[in-house]
Order: sequence, then structure tokens, then C-alpha cells
Amino acid sequence: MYDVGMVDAEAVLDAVGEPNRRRLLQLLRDQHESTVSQLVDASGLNQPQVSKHLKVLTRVSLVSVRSDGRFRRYRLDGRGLQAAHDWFGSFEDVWQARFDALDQLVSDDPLTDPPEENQQ
Amino acid sequence: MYDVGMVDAEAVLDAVGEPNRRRLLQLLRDQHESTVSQLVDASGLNQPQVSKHLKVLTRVSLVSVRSDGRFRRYRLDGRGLQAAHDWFGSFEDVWQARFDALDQLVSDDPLTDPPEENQQ
DNA sequence: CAGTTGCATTCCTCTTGAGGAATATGTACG
DNA sequence: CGTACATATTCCTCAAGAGGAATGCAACTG
Repeated sequence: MYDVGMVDAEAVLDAVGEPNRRRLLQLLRDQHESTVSQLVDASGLNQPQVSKHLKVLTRVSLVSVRSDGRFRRYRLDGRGLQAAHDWFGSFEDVWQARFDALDQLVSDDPLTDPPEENQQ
Repeated sequence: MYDVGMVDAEAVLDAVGEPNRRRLLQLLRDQHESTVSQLVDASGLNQPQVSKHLKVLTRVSLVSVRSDGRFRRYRLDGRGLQAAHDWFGSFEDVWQARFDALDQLVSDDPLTDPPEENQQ
């Protein structure tokens, strides 16, 4: 059995925290499947950089590869993308609250513990 | 009106690409509003590190501050969070296709036989 | 077979940025 | 005012990692 197990959202967000890797993801979103050479041409990066970035993206389940002769065809992997999307989704009430509760005051949470602000 | 526009998703993803900053965001999600000292205690980081990370998070609209006496109360800012969420949302088709495949497995339609799970 | 293409990997350099200590700023309070 | 507390900022060091050049390696082609 291979490891289909849980995708580490932390690792995914670390990987996405790099501009050129985000660019590769966007290119793959448009092309749906690309060889390394195609990504080199489309991105303007050098071939080794593209390969190294793709390696990182593969490790965190953001892209997947399949070998096709001497080519390697890369495509997006939904597991990593969804993990990151879900991570931000856990904050969803934050930006929903700012639409319908513009002027709500502190009176709405009397149970929130008073922080220790008075130590002398 | 609200200044909802002009949040740079690229800058947001750069900022989130750091583990301790993600931890601060999660702490703020649970506490809804925190002083720096509270975040220092909860995170285990040193005070200067917390202040510096909060500065980065503020710059990209992931958190907001309000001054309260000698305290500074930080809370999540929905603009940055939503921008990042939307960035990943633009890839939604990728894992949508993945769900469609999974739906066949859990389908109650007696005509659809669950296929063997194949990957890669 | 030699040569070529597509890609991965290694080695090296150099920048970026995270972390620590010390200090600055700013506010409350006696 | 002087002091204590809360936070921001500065200076420094150091390691992680991104980029470039060169090389390794496997698969095709003539």
C-alpha cells in the first residue's frame, strides 16, 4: 500500500509561500498538464529551478507526476490545494462577521475571560 | 465605506508562509482579540518576535490593531484571510473533479458499481 | 553504437529573513 | 517626576533556501 494519507496543510502553506512556485501552480491551472520544458518556457525560469520547485510541490501533494517516455508530465494535485483552501476556510466566520456585524460592540461577549492586564 | 479592495494576495501568501505567523493567526482565531503579551504567553515566542510577526501580518491585512491605553489589541482581519482563501478557490475545479470520482464510490445508485481505487 | 533530448541532481554562492539581546517609545500610576 | 509595565524598534548573527553552472542519468533517434 502506498501512502495516500493525510496531507500536511502546514507543509503545503510553506511550499506556497514562494512566488515562483505559485507561478508554476497557476501555469498548471491553465495548462492542466505540462512537461518541465513547457513550464520552463512559460515561466522564464531555468530548467533546474523548475525541477527543484516541482520537487517541492510534489512532496506536499500540490502537483503529481506521471512518466511518459522521456517526458515527465506534471499536473495539479487537488489534495494539497484543498488542504490549503480548508485551512483558510477555518477562518471563514471572521470575514463573514464583518459584513453583518459592522457596528457590534463588546457587549456581545460578556463571557470572554478578562486578560491579566492589571499586575502591579 | 469599507476599504475592501487592494489586498495583495501574493503578499498575504508570502506572510502566511511562515509557521510562527500561522500560529499567531490561529491563536487570534481562538481568542478573537489579544494583546501582545497574551500572544507571547500563548505562543512561547519572545516579545520582539511576536511584535515583528504582527507587524508583517498587519502590513498584508491579515490582522488589525487598535490602541487601548498602553495595550495594543490585535485581531484577525478578514480581508487578507479572504484574499488567500479566494486564491486557492480559483483552483477549485481541480479537487472538484476529485470529488466527482469519489462520489462514484459512495453512490447509492445500484447501477453504478464502485470501481477499484486507482491512483497515479 | 554515438549523439541528442528531457529532466534530475549536485555543488556553490549569496541573499533573505528569523531569532536573540538590548534599547527606545509610550502610557499609566504612585 | 520617577518608576513600572506594554510594546516597538534596532542591531547583530546565523541558518535556510533560492538561483546559477555544471554534471548525471534515462530514454529516444539515427
